[in-house]
Amino acid sequence: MSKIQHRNLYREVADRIRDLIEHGDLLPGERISEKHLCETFGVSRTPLREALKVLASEGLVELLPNRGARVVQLTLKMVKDTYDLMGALEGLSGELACQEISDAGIERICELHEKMLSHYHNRELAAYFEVNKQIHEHILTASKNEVLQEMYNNLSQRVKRVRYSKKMTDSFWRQAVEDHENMVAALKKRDGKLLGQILRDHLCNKLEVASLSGVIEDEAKPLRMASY
Amino acid sequence: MSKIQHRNLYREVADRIRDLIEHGDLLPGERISEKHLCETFGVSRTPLREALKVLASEGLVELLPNRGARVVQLTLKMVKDTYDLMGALEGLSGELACQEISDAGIERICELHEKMLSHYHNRELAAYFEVNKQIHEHILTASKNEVLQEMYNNLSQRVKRVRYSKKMTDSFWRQAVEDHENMVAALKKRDGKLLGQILRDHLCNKLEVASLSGVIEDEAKPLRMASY
DNA sequence: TGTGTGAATTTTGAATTCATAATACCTTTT
DNA sequence: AAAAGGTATTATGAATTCAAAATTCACACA
Repeated sequence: MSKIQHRNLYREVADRIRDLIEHGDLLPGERISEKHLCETFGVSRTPLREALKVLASEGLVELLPNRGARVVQLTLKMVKDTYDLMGALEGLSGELACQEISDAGIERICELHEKMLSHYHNRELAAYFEVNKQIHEHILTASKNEVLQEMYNNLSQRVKRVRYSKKMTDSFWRQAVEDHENMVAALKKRDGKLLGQILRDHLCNKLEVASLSGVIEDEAKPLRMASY
Repeated sequence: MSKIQHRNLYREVADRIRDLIEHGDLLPGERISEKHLCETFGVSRTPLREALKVLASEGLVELLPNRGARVVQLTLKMVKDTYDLMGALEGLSGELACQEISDAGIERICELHEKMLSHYHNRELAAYFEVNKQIHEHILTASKNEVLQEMYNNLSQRVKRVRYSKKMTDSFWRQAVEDHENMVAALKKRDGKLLGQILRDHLCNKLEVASLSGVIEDEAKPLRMASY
C-alpha cells in the first residue's frame, strides 16, 4: 500500500513549472505571467507565487521586484561554472563512495560498466549515455552523503535544459571510456583519493563549452534593465 | 549615492528569520508559529509563509504539511556531510583561484597570512579565526565562480549556528598553520592542483565531530512523527 | 515621424477571508 | 483514574480582495 501523499499545492506547482522549464515550454528570459500560469494550472496566485519563490532559490527562475518572474537565462559562464562545481562534487562522491560502498555495490557498478562498454563497442550513443548516467548516479548514491546528493541534483537540474551537441568525436569518446576503466579500477581498490581525482578530471566535466548547443546566451544578461 | 533598495517583504522577513536561527533565538526542533512571527515582524502571513518556503529550500527550516514549520534539527551526520562538501568546494575554489587571481590578489592574501601568523604567535585565537576566515573568503572570491560562492555560502549558513569547542589543541593549531603555509606557497606558484589538494585536506574541514558543541543531536530525528 | 506626458489598464505585492486539517479540551464510559 | 470519543478551538492551506507599482496606450507637440 502506498503512502498517503500530503502534497501541498505549491510543491505540485513547482514540480510542474520545473517540467515546463526543462522541456523548453517556458523559454529562458521569457516573462512568466502569473495569471496565465494560474489559469493553466487551475490554482490561485498564492501557491503559484510560493512555488516561484522556491524555484528562484533553486536558481531556475529569477524574480524581478514588481515585475514578475522569468526563467533564468543561462550564460556560457554560468554553465561552465556549474560544470566545474559538479566536477568537484563528483570527485567527492567518488572519494566517499570508496569508503562507503558495499562489495555488492561495486559489483553492480562493474556490471553497469560492462554494459556501457558493450554500448560503446556497438556505437549506441543514446544507450551509452543512459548507462553512463546510471554509473555516476550509483557512485553519488554510494557516497551516502545526502547533502551532497541534494546539491548535485539541484545543479544538475539547473543545466538540464542545455543539451550537448551529440557529435561526440571518436577520440573524445575513447578518452571517456578510458576514464571509466580507471574509475572502476580505483573503485575496486577502494582508492578514494584516486577515484576522486579521476572523477574531478573526467572529461565529461570539462566539456568544451563550444560544444554546447542552442539555448545559451554568450555574455551579459539581456532584457532591458530598470534602475535596480 | 546608494542604490534604491526594492526589497520585498518576504526577503526582509527571510533575512530576519535567518538571523533568529543563527543567533539561537529560534531553537532547532522548535515549532515556528506563523501567528507569533507575524506579530513580531508586523507583517501578514502571506510574506511570512513565502519566506518560510525559501528558507526551507535553503535547508534551514523544514515544513511539515498542515503542521507548520520548524528549525532544522542538525544531526551529527548532517554536519559532517556538510563539512565534507565544504571541503570539496574549498578545494575547487583554490584550484580556480590559482588560474584567476591577480598578482595583487596573491599579495593581499600573503598580507593576511602574515597577519594571521602574528595572531598565531601571540595566541590570539579570536583574531586568528577572523583573519583565517578572511583568507578563505578571499580565495573563494578569487575563484570568480559565482555558483560556487552561492553554494558555499548556503552550506556555511546551514552550519553557522554550530560552534566549535574553542579549546583548539596546540598540535591541531600548529598543523592548521602549516597547512596555510603550504597553501600560500602553492598559490604563489599558482599550482592549482596542489592548492586544491591542500584545501580539500585542510584539517579545518576534517574537524573531529566530537569537538562539536551544544546544539547538535546525535542520531535520528526526534519529535513525534505522524503518519507521513 | 518621432518623442514625451499622463490617464487607463494590467500586473504584482501584501492583507484579509474562507475552508480544512490538526490540536486541545471536555465529556462519557469502564 | 484512565481511556476513548466527540466537540471546540486553533493553526495552516489556499482563494480572494485591496493597494501600489509597472506597463500600455492615446494624444499632444515638436
